[in-house]
This record gives sequence, C-alpha cells and structure tokens, in this order.
Amino acid sequence: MRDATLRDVAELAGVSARTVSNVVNGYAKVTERTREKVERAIAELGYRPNVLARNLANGRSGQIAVVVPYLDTPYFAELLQAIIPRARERGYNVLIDQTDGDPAHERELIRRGARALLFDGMIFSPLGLAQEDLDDGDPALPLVVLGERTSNGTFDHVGIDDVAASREATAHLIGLGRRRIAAIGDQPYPTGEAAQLRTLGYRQAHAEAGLPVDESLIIHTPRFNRADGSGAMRLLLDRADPPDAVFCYSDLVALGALHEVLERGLRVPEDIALIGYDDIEEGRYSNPTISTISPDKVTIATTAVDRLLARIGSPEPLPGVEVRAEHKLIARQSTLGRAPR
Amino acid sequence: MRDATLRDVAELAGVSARTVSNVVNGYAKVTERTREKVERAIAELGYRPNVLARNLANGRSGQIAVVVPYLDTPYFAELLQAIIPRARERGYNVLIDQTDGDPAHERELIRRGARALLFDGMIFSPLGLAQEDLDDGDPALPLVVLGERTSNGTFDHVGIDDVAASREATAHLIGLGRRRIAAIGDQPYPTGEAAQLRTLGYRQAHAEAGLPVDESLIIHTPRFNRADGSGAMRLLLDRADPPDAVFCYSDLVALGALHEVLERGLRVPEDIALIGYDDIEEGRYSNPTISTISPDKVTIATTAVDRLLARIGSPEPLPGVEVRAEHKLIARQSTLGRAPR
DNA sequence: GTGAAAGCGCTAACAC
DNA sequence: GTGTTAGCGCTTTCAC
Repeated sequence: MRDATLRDVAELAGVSARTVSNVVNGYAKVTERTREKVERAIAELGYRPNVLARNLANGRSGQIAVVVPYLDTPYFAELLQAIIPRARERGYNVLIDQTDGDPAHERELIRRGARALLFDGMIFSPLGLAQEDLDDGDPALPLVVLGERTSNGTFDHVGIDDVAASREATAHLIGLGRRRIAAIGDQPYPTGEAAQLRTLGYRQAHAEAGLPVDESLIIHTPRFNRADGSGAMRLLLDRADPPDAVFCYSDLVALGALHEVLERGLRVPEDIALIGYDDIEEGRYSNPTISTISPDKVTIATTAVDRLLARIGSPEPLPGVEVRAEHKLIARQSTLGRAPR
Repeated sequence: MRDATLRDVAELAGVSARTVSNVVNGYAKVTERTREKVERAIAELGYRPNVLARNLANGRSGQIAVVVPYLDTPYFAELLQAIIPRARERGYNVLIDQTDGDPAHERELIRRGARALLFDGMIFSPLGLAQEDLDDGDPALPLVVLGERTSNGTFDHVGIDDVAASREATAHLIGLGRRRIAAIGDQPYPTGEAAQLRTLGYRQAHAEAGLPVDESLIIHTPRFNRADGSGAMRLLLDRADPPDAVFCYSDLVALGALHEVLERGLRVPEDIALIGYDDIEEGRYSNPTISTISPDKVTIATTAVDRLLARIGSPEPLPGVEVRAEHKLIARQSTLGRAPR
C-alpha cells in the first residue's frame, strides 16, 4: 500500500488540500472543528508529509552542509557536536562533508557543483583552499567560513584571534624561563595561511620579549595530526641542541610530540615543555595533561549557525561579517608540571 | 536571473526535455550529434540539474542516514570516516545524525518520524534502544544495524564477535599472570546489551582458566567515555584490595582509567595492566600505549554501506543478514610494558 | 532516437 | 476560512 498523500487526507476529511496543508504547517487560522477533522484523518491514514515534494515546492531543502577536512579530528568532531543540535533546534538538518583537505573537492563544494540545491547554505572549514579560491565560489550560496580566513565581504567568517592566541601561548613558555622554543606546524605556502598566523604570533612573542628566533626551530608539517607531531619532534630531538619547549599548532601535534619525548625517556615539562592548541578533551586526560589554547567552541558553533540562517533567510545578500570568538590559555601539566602529591 | 532549467536547455538545443534528460543521465542511446548540441546548450546556460526535483520525480533522495550516539567518540568518527567515501563512491550522500543515546530520539528515527523520505536508508548504531525497540521500526525502512544487536530478520546487522573478543582480552591479562582482574563498563539493564556481551566474555575467560570471578570487581558505568573510566578506576583504587589488571569496555574508558592510575603515582603495567576495546588512534599515542581489541572498521563500514544499498535497490524486502567482521587483539605497552631502551 | 505529456506530492496565489 | 489550481523541475510511459 502506497503512502497516504495530502490529497487522500483532504478527501477523507472532506476538505481541500489547501486546508490540510494549513493544518500540517500550523499556518493561518483554521477552525477548531476543521482542524480536528483533518487531524483525525491524518491519524487514520498514518499520513506523513513528503519532504521531497515540500522541498521542491519551497525551493529550499531545509538542510545545511557543514564541511570539514577530517571527521576524525577531535576539534572538528567537538565543533560538529555543537553545530548539529543548534541547527536542528532551528529546523535544519545537517549534512556533513569531509574533504580530506582535497582542494579540488573543496573548490567544487564552494562552487556548488553536482550537489547544488541539496543544501541551503554551508558552514565551511577550508584546508586546501587559498584565500583567493574562496573569492570565486558561487556568490548565491549562503556561506560561513570557519577558521583562519578573512571575509572578502561575500561571506561571514567566524574564528578566534589566532595571532594573539599564538603569541600568548609562546609568551607562556617564555614566561616559564624557556629560551629555545620550537614551533611545530608551520606551512609556508599559499594554503597554509592558518599555520602562518600562528607562526606570526610565535615571532611576535619573541620580539616582545627581546628574544631572537632560531629559524631552524620552526618545523613544517603537512597537517596537524599526531603523526606529524611525533615526526617533527623526532627531528628536533635528534639534533645536538634540542629545544627546551615547543609550541604545537594543534593539540594532536602536541600529543604526537609528547609521545615521542616520553618514548625517549625524557621528561615533560622538566626537559621539554609543550603547549598545544584547540583544547580537545584528549588533552585533559593525557599523561601529562596538555596546556593549550582553548577557543570558545560553543560560541563559534552557535554563531556560525545563526549567521548562516540569517543569510539564508535574507532576501538580498547580506554584507560579510567578521566574528571573533573568545579564546583563553589553559595551563596544565605539560608546562606547569604535576602538582606535588 | 533564475537558474536555467532542463526546459531552457531543451529549447536552446532545439530538442525535447526527454532528450536533455537522457543526455544528463547518460541514459539510453543518443546520437552523437544530438548529445553535442545538448551539451553545448548546457554549458552555455550553465545548467545544473535540480536535485530536489529529481528526488521528487524519482521518489528517492539519494541520501542515507548514519546515526551514531556521539560524533565526538573517536570510534564512531573513524567509522564514519570510512563510511562516507564508500557511500559517496556509490552515488549517495551521507546524512549524519547524533542521538546522544536518547531513546526517544532513536525510536523516532527508526520509525521514520518527521524526516521520512529524507533518506533512503539508514545505518544505525543504537545505544538507548533495547533489542525489542528495534523490532518495531518502520518495516519499509532499509536498515543496517551496527554494534551488538542481533537481527530479527527485518534488517541486517554488522558487528564483531564481542563475546569472543572480550574473552580474548581477558585471557590476555590472565596469561600475563594477573589474577585480580577488574572489568569497567558493565550495564546490567535492558539497553546495556552491548556491555553485557563483554561481561559474558570476561566471565568465560575466567571459567576457562578455572579462576573465580570477584563480582565486586565488575564496575558499572553509564557510558563508555574517559570520565567514566577515570571515575570507575578511582573507586577501584580506593579499595583495600585494588585489582592488578583491568579490562576496559572501550579505549576511552581505558584512557580515563590510565589517567587516574598515573595520577596516583602507580605504574602501568607493572602495578596495573590495562586493556581497552576499539583500537582508536589515540591509544596508539598515549603513554603508555594501550593494548586493545581491534575491530576491522573498514570492513564494517564498507559492508554496512553495501548491504544497505542492496536493500535499497531491492524491489522486495530482503531477509535480514548477520555479518560478522574480523577482530584482533593488539598487545601494546599497557599490558606488555615498554620495550627496554 | 526523440517528442509530448502525465505525473511525483506539496505550496501558495487567487478566488469566493 | 476554505476551495481551486497552477506550478516547482525532473523522470518516464507511450507513441512515432
């Protein structure tokens, strides 16, 4: 037996399609009496509105896409965890896309290739795209960009002040008396803008403290994961003059680096202090726990959703807005040491 | 300017809508000459098919839902990481839903409440649902269930042999000479079927070794996360007779437990050996690294997608299939100790 | 191989 | 308030 349609309900209730539609959508005024009749018919037939048809008629899909490079990166998982309920409470479904940082895939998404119209707007955390790529996405696509980009005026951008945060992280290490401070995660190429902001903060902290930067202590990594962290740390520890502290561009990098340090029988923070970035839960349970920069993820998530829905709801294009969320430095055992027992 | 429609293309190319549709979908035979004409028109107008309309006409959405309890649980994140590309390569989009283990939410999904037809099928990893709840989902919804349930014949089930895996994990600890082995994660209530299978394996291993089970060493936890692990371990360590080994029902539990043990200045595995479950990447970088049961996630993911698409594609309902994926025990530092340097 | 036209099920402008 | 009906843009049966 095929599913009941709105027409079936109308017939059974002895009203028109229009009225059924009104009841279903809570629209307009419907007599209490009619409403009851309709609702009884709906119940009897087990009628459920066909979302597909509704979408077509509305020209909207009721879905937003959230695009991240990697789903198994805790930072993004935690962000999604906050985005999904927010979107749902505002009546939207979330479609998740994972790009692996593939520039072609990302470019296609932002240009709204094959899957146009499947989503009404997009929250995008680009990785493989340079700033200029962002400039020629589909201008009709409501877009909110996360992370370390700058709005060109056609989309909103939500992020924290990465330069300031990185400066604070580095200053924290300097304040602890460390003088040979490495940085793991720089990416000196067009798509590495995010990383470059952190490197800038790192340099600023040195400048403010009147310390020179040893360029050889700035290690480049393709991504910000555990393997990159441990690999970079291996390089540093193999040197004749290893660092006494490391600013890692993500907590995962810090955790990879930590692993490598401990494997060698060195102590954290006594021999080497570490600080990460992102404040993922994992860093609160590692041994030692990881000091980190904690972005206000809930604000980032809710702001991103709210801004996006505002864009979607607006008849004409809204000007791009820059939103700066809060961040704070959380000092834990990887810089402060364990509390005496 | 509104988007070009198929009709616009047909007009410009001087052919019928039918032909354009054929070209776009690569259907049937179209003369090389016509195809070219059409393609030129498509390019000229920048035509992109409207997915919404196509969905309505097809009665299919081209989307599958993947429902997990928590997105920020690494095990699920890693699974999704494998599911998404598989589904995409077979032409489907993935809609991710997170239930927080809320039984009402899960029940609604499986009964296909509000969002009926938004997805053509569902891969479901239930948490708050008892076996019987699974029995009265929408029978017309193509469904593949993950984890520790059993098919009732109306859906497919993909999982590993949890009892055997748990037995092996426990036996590994026994083989190391441990005799007071705790278990963290039991859930002795209807929705705790997953946990109960692990407890069963734990008991079997003891029985096989001719060892008694100290019931007080089986700790219940509401979930399988880090906080639960550290909380349970705290209880165990506060006892006069703490265990010398712990079988944890997930790697997160093991990582939480590990944290607690080390905070107290005890050594792993010398004082207490730990083994987890899931083989998440985090356990390969912790200090010490975590021994674990490693399910074949890629097989689970690809099998789940393939089975689901088979169900979706089949005109009549397919009988439910039980698929058992492989698993293996991976012994690392948390049971074997660190390799001598 | 291609054209004409009838839906897919819902929304909403337009009447009454 | 409620009925009538023309789309939304595509797929597909049926002829030719």
